[in-house]
Amino acid sequence: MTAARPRPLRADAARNRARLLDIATREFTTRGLAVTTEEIARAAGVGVGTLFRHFPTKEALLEAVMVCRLETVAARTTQLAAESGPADAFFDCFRLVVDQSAGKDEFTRALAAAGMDAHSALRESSAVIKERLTGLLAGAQRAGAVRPDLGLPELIALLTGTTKAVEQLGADPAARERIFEVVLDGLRPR
Amino acid sequence: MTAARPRPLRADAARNRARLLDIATREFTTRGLAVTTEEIARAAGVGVGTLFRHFPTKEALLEAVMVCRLETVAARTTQLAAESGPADAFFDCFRLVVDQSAGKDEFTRALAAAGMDAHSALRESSAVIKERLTGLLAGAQRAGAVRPDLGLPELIALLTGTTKAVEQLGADPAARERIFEVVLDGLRPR
Amino acid sequence: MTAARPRPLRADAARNRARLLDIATREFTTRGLAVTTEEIARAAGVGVGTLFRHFPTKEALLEAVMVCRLETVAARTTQLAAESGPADAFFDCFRLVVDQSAGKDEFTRALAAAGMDAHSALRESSAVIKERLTGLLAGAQRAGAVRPDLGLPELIALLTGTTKAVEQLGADPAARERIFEVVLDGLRPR
Amino acid sequence: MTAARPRPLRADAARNRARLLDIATREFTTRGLAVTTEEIARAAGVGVGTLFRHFPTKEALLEAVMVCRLETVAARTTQLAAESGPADAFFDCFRLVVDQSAGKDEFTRALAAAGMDAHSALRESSAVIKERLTGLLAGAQRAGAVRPDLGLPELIALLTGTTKAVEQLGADPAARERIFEVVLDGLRPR
DNA sequence: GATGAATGAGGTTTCATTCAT
DNA sequence: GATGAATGAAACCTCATTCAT
Repeated sequence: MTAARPRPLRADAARNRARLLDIATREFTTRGLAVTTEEIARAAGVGVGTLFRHFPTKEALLEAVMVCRLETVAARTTQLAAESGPADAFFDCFRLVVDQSAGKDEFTRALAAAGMDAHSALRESSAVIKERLTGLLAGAQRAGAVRPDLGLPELIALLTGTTKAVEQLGADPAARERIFEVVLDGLRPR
Repeated sequence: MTAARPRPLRADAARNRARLLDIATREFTTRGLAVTTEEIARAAGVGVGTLFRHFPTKEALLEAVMVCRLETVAARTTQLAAESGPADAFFDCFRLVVDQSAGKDEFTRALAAAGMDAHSALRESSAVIKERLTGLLAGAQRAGAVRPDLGLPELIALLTGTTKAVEQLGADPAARERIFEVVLDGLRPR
Repeated sequence: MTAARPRPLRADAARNRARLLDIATREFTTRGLAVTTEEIARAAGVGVGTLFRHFPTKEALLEAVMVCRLETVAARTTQLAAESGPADAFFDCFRLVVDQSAGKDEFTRALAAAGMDAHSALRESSAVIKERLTGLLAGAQRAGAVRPDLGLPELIALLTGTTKAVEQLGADPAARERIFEVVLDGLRPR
Repeated sequence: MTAARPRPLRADAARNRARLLDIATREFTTRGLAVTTEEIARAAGVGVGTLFRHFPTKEALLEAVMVCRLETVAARTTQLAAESGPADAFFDCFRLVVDQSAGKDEFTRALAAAGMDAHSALRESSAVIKERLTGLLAGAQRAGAVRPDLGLPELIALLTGTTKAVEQLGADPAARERIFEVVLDGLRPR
């Protein structure tokens, strides 16, 4: 009658799960949602059956990938906030979120189509990030590094938009850098 | 002097084609590339066969949708370029493209496709837009209104990204204006 | 209440019908049953609608093609029987039938699959041919030009088999001639 | 020294593969190439997916059927060639091939394909048969038992044609024997 | 637990046939 | 009568998911 608690996995099972998550992240982001479960399993060096034992659904795998990425971002965000001054922390965090968000757009739509606005696990992780972003934004604004009239919604929209811009630009690092310069410059007070 | 017209096309056939293009635009836009041809046909009130008579492939339909959009933007862009001074023309055009694209997620893909290599039919339409944008960008840069190191690919990426940002923000006009301020500000030389 | 009697067609309609039959014969024999009705119509220079006005069904068209060919064979057979001596008439007829039978195999199966052993119109034409063959065979045997133990069924089987052999040989006329030599030689009394 | 074995294949999978090949042979043979993959799968008692797992394409299935047949004939041909003198070996082999093929219309297509250019997998099997037949034919011609002007293509065509003739004749053994007499007689030098 | 063969609903595309123009 | 656009059943093939080994 206790709440479902994930059993501690056997060592090899845990290794498989981690590996699947890793490979799935790579495949989803580089090749889109069209990758088949079979391909992901093969790339991870396991059978499809194993994939489905760990993630009951392709959608569940996708969700796990997103949660994992959000958690990483959340952790690094927290870390960044602690390590640098308010301005640097904010701008570094902006870049970090953009870099970690490739493909998120498509993923979100897929999850939405599957029926929920956002799964509970996703909610939790993104709530942490939002909280962190709120703090960083306020700090940077107090430090005079960011225009004071900008709210969290606009910040998130700008993060999403910048991600989109960077995504479609492809692999030219100089051009990519110029995108960041434009947006980060625009964020500063006039 | 008239454009090459592949065939005269009967009145009802033309109506069906237009309707299919309309519906396909809406469906692709709101539900992504996963919509089935059957659904598009049903929504347009025709049989699948009719869809495939007009567009021999699902991909061809998508392409037609994108071309159609690009042509609209191309026309309005040309108009704007003729009406104002270089700086105003550039900034007005930036807003125009974003406004025309807002609420139409899939259109950003079209813009994205215009930035990458694309199908031959797309080439033509996107070439017109690129030409126009190139001219506007160069004019604005000559006038000292835009940072000189910005290239066309970055401009397109920023248009796409800003569209995305505005789109996700919803209906708050003040917040929306702040997004524009950030990006347009960032575009100015430091 | 009179039996259905094909009305005399208007001049252009008759021309269309004849042309369709011609083209269909060529297309079916050179490209198999997979040719589409659309292609046949286009090759004949008419719309599909016209094809279906003349032949209510693809199968009906196929049947008409076969009847037409059988009638030609029947006519030429009759002619041959009247013009030459018994031996020549028989051997010439053998070649004639083989030459006119390309693709018949596949056609017959298609008609069979469509539900009848052989349509009445086909029955009639092939009955005429059989009758003619019976006469020619008997004549040639009386003249000592063909082994006397051969019956009509074997003759027909040999015609079918030789057709098959010639068909698969392709376009080498010398090899084709050798096939005929083998079979016709084998038909002579030892 | 064992032949290249692509994969060991589980017991039940092998059974399914064999069963599919069997059923497909029967269906193609009796009903032509028009049978649907769905029907073949149903007749074999498996889902379509299974069919396509074993044979990635309908065409691949047909090819496998033909290869299978050709291999059987190749084996028996080799055996016969080793057992008798040149003339007997040749004529026995002719009868053997025809007997093995009788009642199996689609097999004649395989032989036909062997005479024409075919897919790579077919090449191998048909190469063995061709080699064997070439040897038998040359031997019989050297021994003066077969007309010297006959080439391999004509021989194959005659095998195909004789198969067809015998097949269409039905079950009268005397008539069948007469077909053989005609063809084999015709093969002897004049 | 792991594997990969089996499943079958569902997707794209073709084509014989109908019917408005 | 002629035309060709429209129709939709049906074909081939894919892939998320299940289950025997």
